[in-house]
Amino acid sequence: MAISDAESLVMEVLWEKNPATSDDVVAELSKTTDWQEPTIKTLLNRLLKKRAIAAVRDGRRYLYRPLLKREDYIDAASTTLLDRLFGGRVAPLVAHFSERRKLTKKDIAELKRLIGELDHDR
Amino acid sequence: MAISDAESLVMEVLWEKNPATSDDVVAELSKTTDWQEPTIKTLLNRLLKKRAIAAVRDGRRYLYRPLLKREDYIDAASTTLLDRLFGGRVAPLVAHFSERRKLTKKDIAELKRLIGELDHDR
DNA sequence: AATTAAAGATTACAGCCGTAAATGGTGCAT
DNA sequence: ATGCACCATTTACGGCTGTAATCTTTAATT
Repeated sequence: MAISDAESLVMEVLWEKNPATSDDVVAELSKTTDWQEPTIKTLLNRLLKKRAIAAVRDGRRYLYRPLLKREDYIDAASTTLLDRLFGGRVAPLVAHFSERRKLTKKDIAELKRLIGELDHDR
Repeated sequence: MAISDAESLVMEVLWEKNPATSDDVVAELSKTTDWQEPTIKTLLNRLLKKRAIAAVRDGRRYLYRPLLKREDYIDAASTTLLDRLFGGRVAPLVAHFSERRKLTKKDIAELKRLIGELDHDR
């Protein structure tokens, strides 16, 4: 089952702080959203149901941990996007951003380094 | 308003064949989906409501055309993804795919060429 | 002119999503 | 042991999505 946008913000918190109580998550998300506490509880429960996170009781509260790894999540999400929009390959996406002048100097330097390394690896 | 996944498949058809009748769209999507005709009509109507496409009467039928440009659509979609998952920059995404060994030889060659060109441009 | 066929428009409906209120259970303080 | 806080669980609800059936309009055919 897919992680929704709102749910993914909760995942981000848990990827940062693992484990976390619901209060931790609420505190963190209050910085960036206007969500009420019950909203965040709902999202935690939906993530539990989807088995994206786990909870173990700790006294009267729960400690939540991510089960889904961030790496796997971003891999799935970006692969889906590439498949749908760029024939499943990375280069056309980079070309698109290049045409749109959306490559920063930093990007270009980093890409150059990456490509260089790849040549060594074989 | 956002274009949904199913709607985006209809857009793809119209980006290919512009203008197209609903029959054209149905014929094309029948190759790749199991959607019934009414389903596709619904999607066309939702896209009209969202002003992503336009329709002009042609006798007893309509000719549909995209209003939203594919370039703009993929730009919005991929920018959203990059913002959410890679700090808004391209290089980290490429790095991710590189680590996951998901760069094809073709990708690497193309990236190399792209980077080279960028160096010339300035 | 009346009927039929074809296309479009309207209605449907369950599931997910964003957002949250209301209710229920349990450990802590008295 | 009892009530109180606190945290979790359940319920809610409107909107969007995927999927489609049904109704309506209109052009073509007899």
